[in-house]
Amino acid sequence: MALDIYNTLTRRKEPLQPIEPGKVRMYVCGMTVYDYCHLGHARVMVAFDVITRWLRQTGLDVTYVRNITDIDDKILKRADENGESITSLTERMIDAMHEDEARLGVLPPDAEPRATAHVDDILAMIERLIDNGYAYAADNGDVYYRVRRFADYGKLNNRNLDDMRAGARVDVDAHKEDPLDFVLWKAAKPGEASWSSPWGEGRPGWHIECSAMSTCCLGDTFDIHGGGPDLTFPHHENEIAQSEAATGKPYVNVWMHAGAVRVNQEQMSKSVGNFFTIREVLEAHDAEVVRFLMMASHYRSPINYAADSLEDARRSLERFYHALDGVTFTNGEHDAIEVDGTYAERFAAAMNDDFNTPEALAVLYDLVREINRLRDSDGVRASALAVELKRLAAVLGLLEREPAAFLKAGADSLPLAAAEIEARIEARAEAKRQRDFGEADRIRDELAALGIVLKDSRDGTRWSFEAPAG
RNA sequence: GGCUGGAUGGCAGAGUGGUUAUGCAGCGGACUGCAACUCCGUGUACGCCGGUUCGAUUCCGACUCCAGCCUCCA
Repeated sequence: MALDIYNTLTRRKEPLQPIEPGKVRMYVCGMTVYDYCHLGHARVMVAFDVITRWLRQTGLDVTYVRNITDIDDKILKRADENGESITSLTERMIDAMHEDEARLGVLPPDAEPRATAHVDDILAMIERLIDNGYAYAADNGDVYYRVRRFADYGKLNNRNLDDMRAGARVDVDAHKEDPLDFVLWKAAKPGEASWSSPWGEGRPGWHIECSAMSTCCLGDTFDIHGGGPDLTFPHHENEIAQSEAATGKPYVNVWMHAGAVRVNQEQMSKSVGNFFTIREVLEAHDAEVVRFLMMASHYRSPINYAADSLEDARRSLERFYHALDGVTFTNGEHDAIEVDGTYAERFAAAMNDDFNTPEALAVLYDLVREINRLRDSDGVRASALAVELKRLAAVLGLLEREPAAFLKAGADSLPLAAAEIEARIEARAEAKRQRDFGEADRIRDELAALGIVLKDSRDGTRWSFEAPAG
């Protein structure tokens, strides 16, 4: 079954054709570590996590590289404001990022190259560009890329240089030959962090590090390059210009871009200042719910961040876990039960169609209904279906906890211990046996006021915790 | 102004040249002491105007509106 991926470069879906059969080399632009990650970063991390998981699921050997930008103007500025060293700031933010992604169930990439560890590679690439005539050192110590020299410039974004010039919002810099030329190497001001280079003390420009690190880790040409929606221009366009001019080979076969996260229909971004950090969202919401929310839309579609959508996602997950909670997993007897293969087939077809997670989730909902339908009449078969549900959901990084861990999450903050809750439930059962329904309802209401929701079933009463709305 | 996307039922969100997406909410029913959970049934929605077609929400063109990029941003 072919795996189709939407390629930003060609603006259509194409079957994935790995350069080396059976292997996929993928690079994703990661974080500039001067602040905590926000939901936009989360979207990219989760999207490419699912992409990686699915590629591996289909048997491909994936090498996933996601860089860390740990030297940059914003980092210098923030470190200065904080009165801390650059490495103190970047190490703190890198640790925080790793914490955030772990909580979201994002598996670590295979390599996380840092710009500061690849300055030699960056310098080598700049020298090559100068030798090839694609770059020049200016008299202020900066080195610039000569955009007009690269005939394909604009191919990723379908732009031509003259239109862009007409757009006119480009800074005029007397040191540049052309206003659209961009910096490869930035001369350091006195006292700034810097590295020595043939053009004097300085630091890498933003775009060159990704060209250097991706080439270094994955080769001159690799399969997939991904990133956030706002990186197509200029960042990725410039990467293509740098790498292809330096190596003389095609840089990347497939370009993938995640959709934006919006707030009130406006893109969430650091420059607008309307962003939510992952950690602040996770203070109020379960991490798996946030992950589910991202899965409920296609990775290229914009998603609107709102309290309501998180609440919807929470309810959906609750339904999933509730289905799993109702079945017993008895020592493997369900293994003998054959599960209708169409679930897995439909799931695979959805994922092979440009990682269509909403469609894949629809298959999981079908499994849930079937489990609930059979739970009382054919527990063994329901168990087998539940195993299938867990297996498929695991590819999305979902439903990997014990149902109770999700359904009762947060209950430990209650003034009531679990044993006391069970005692109240038993008291209610006794009242019901006495047909004292007033007392039974009183107990139920009392627990409900705390957020404890009772669910009666043939074989007893289960409960789950829902933090009172607010 | 240039370049990308998008406009689907009350909401969220897939998809398709003619046949049920899915979830939530609503309505009817089953279950229940009553509920919750769950199950069954129920909604012909595809921005607007033309065109192609036996037939278009799905293809083509114009239009309107929305978002993004063109400046650091995932």
